[in-house]
Amino acid sequence: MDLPDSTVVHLSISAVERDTGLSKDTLRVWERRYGFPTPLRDAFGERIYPLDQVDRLRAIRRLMDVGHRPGKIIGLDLHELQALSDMSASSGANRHDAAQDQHPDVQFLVDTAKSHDVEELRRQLGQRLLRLGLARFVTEVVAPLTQRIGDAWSRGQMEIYEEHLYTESMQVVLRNAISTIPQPGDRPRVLLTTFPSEPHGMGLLMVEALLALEGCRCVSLGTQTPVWDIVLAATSQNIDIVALSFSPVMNPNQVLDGLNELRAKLPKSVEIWAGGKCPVLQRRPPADIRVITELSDLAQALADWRHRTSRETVE
Amino acid sequence: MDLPDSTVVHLSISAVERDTGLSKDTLRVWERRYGFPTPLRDAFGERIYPLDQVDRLRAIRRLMDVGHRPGKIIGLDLHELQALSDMSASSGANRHDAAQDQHPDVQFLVDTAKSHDVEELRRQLGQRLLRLGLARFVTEVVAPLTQRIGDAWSRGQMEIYEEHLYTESMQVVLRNAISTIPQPGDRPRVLLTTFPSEPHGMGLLMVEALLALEGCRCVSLGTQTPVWDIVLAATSQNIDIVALSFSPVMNPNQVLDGLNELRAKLPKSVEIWAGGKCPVLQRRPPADIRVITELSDLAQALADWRHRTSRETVE
DNA sequence: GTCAATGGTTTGTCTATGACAAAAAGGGAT
DNA sequence: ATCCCTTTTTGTCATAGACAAACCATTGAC
Repeated sequence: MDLPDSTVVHLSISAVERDTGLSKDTLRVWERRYGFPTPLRDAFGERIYPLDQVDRLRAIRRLMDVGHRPGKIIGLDLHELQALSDMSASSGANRHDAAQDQHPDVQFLVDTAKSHDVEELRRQLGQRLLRLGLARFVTEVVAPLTQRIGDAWSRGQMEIYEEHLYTESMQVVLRNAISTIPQPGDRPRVLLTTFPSEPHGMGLLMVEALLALEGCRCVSLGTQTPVWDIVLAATSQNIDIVALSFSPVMNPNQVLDGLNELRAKLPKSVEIWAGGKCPVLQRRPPADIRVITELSDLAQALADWRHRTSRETVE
Repeated sequence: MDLPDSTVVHLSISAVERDTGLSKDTLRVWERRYGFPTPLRDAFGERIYPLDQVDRLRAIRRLMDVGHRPGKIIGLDLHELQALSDMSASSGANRHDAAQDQHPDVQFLVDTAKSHDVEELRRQLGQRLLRLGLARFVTEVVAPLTQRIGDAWSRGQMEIYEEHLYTESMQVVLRNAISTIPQPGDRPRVLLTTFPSEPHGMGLLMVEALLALEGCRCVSLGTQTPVWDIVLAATSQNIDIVALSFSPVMNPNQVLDGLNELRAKLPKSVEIWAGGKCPVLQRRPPADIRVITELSDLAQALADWRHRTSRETVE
């Protein structure tokens, strides 16, 4: 690589905030408390951060997303951080590995994604979609693959842009497939979205695909809808079920608070389904909310709903 | 409405930052200098902003985007701000109004979006797409409509969830249309994305549609890619042009800093095109970056690029 | 052994005020 | 009008102290 630099080997505090997601306040207070980072100062006394420190900050940020605390890891150098990344990935993720054994093909797709050949990736995905059908494609390819990609990213084995490329390709394939599903049934009407701090929309697409196949009427709001707007939307759209997706990076308290607030504000007749690989959902699932850990449970949840509803209608 | 509130008639400073786009520093310094806003304090001495002050702040922010200065307008009440807004709308932004006059149909579509009938909205959009063709659909319907929706939202005439419903519907229509474009040409290879603080992806889709129609090879990273990853992606994807989209809500300094940083890190051979209705781009366009204010300029920019490139190849 | 309550640390965000560069406006002179 | 210079305006950065909420570990009850 002969990327031209030497002009921009330092970043301002706002640039670091943008690139690491750590607020200016946090950056300053870490410096005060932990002695890291240690930015240089420019002619006006303002902080300028060398690139290697920014890399370290990014690695720390990634580990925090997986549950580590800054005080414990802020002293480690880049190499040690990497090692820690690998450890926490291999120890915690034994469940995923099982799923991967069933479909070693997933590794091949990860490699394809890392090859940067978007055309080829899209072709491979389309091929599997045709071979397996949409339902199996979602449960057996999209879900494990997305999980693996997320893992690889949190281990620092994958750049953000590679993950973006993958996400974009997969979205195209999925949305295309969804739009070919024939006119869906009438009920239940399902509202799909995520909370404001959850930017990942892939889970929503997977769920939308599976539910649409089962004859649900899906209304997606995309990602990051404020709780209050979820309530408004559910009311105006005459929704039966609000389905929310959570990724592991979401702050546990935001998850629980949001769910409780939503439950309080929604009419009792509207169900809330919470899905995704978010640890807190499994450890302390809130009452009156259906937690769906695995995509394979979705069909069952739907069958339950239909059974319950038909019975209520009869009575 | 008997919605339970009285708990949430005030917002914290970070909520106001999120909702108005004014940084915490700015909010505090305005209070100190101009005596507005005048937030109350909670039990812990922290600022809590009444909703009407937030509305006023939003209106002020809007006027600043059109060129007004805070010191001059910060004393006005909501009514006066509205009036000023209408004035500058009729005098300054004649361009948009002209576009709307050509297609009063846009108002009809806004109403359809507000009717919450997603099916109908999608049908109406699809119909116009077929009638006009993709290129005209994008420039004459999608662009003005999206602008109008954004306007309506920032004036408080539209709920967030209504905007989400619209965005989702339009995305489906656009992505579908894009995927029907026959295998595109080879060059230029265009990378599409936004900066981390810019979550709106509609502009990218519009540009992707138009460029793909012109035979460009588009590679979209979706929204919110860190600057450094844009550089990595551009290199690995052998990109000719990096196209970025900016909405009016983006912080002017983040726009300029990000663009300059990107320009410094990208090879000279890679062009940067910056588009979107972001005021700062028109007032202080950075050097070495092509600013594309109107979608209609896109074809010209592309023609220029092709001309320039073919000449360079000949030499 | 599991579960809930308690107390001590950690950590992010808020407060306050001062400083200063860059942008915009104002005021001649050409 | 256009250019240059001064003055005002305005956003962002700096410092340092405070504190609630989140987290961890230990205790006590069943």
